[in-house]
Amino acid sequence: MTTKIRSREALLAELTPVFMTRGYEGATLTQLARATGLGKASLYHHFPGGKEEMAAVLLRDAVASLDQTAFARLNEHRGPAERLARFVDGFDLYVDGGKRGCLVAILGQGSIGNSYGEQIAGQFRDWHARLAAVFEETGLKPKRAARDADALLAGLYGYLLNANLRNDVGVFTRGLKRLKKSLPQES
Amino acid sequence: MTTKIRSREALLAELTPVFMTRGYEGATLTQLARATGLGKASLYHHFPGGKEEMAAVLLRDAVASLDQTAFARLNEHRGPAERLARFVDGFDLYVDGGKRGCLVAILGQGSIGNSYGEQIAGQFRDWHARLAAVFEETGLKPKRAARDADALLAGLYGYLLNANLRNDVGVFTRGLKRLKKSLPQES
DNA sequence: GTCTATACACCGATAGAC
DNA sequence: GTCTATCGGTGTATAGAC
Repeated sequence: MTTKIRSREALLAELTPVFMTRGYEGATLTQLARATGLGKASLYHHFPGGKEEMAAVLLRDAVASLDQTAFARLNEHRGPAERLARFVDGFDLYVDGGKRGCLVAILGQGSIGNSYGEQIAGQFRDWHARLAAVFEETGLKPKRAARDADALLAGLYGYLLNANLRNDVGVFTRGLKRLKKSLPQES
Repeated sequence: MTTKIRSREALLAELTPVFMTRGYEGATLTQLARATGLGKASLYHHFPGGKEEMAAVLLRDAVASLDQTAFARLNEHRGPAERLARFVDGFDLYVDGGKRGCLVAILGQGSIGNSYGEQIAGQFRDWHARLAAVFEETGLKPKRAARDADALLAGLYGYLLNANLRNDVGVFTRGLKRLKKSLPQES
């Protein structure tokens, strides 16, 4: 029988931390293969496009996952303030309390980001627009809502980056708490 | 005569954009050599340690430059609020209005960041402490000052990252304006 | 100080047996 | 679907002439 031993999901889950920690250029096929327990040639069975395909698939998955885990909460049937707070919690969840990075941002910078740069930029612009829309729902004018959305996104990624650079997840944890306090409160 | 044609400074200035745009792993000796107009072998005359030494030197220089251009302004003979505002302007200067990245942050993430990770973390912790001290001078309690310093650093790097990801320097420009407005104002 | 030429390891990728 | 073996190319680094 030709049953596949490993599910594609498991494979992708094993590849993720390699790209996450070494970046696109830093990840080698040898490391990727070792992480999955497969030989290099076997990886090409699952990803005929090689390293670039793996990164591309992972990038799509990461976008979908971040969208699902965080941004989807902006559309829930709740008040806008509560949706914003839950969005922040979702982001916290996605990066595991600041212990993980954001693969979208990481791959968005390597040379893979040059190929998919416009798509990534478009995705972030879309996310920004959706955030801004919810801010507007809380009663803010469009311009102010857009700036608040900018500030929130910058805060999220800025705290995450600083936590990594300072090697202190507390920076992220405390930062998120502060961000949530700065959000429009439920009435 | 054995005069050196190129000054070390000029050399470093030419190497910088390569590491800036491709990261540590992405920068190759061929690109590095081409950027300087030298042969690969000649680069080894100036940097016997090869690529790793180049990155290490550049990292030190970038730290010194950022310190000089931005953080040094925290020690000027002015009121604390004015020093904070001038610090933000200095950061803006350092990253050229959001058009350049921060080499310290970029190299701090590649595999070079693993070797120098503790030094980089220490440097950022020091910068944070110096920022927090100035916030205290404006009358804030230590804890609040530390959190405000966190927020400022996160904002700076977060806006910079988002500007890159969204491919829109306006995000950075407008973000800085907002950050400055959020600072303690001169009395 | 800079060059050409080259060493040699490892990269991403493929062939083909099982 | 996985493997071993190997390809061609490129990466970092060095030797040695000028």
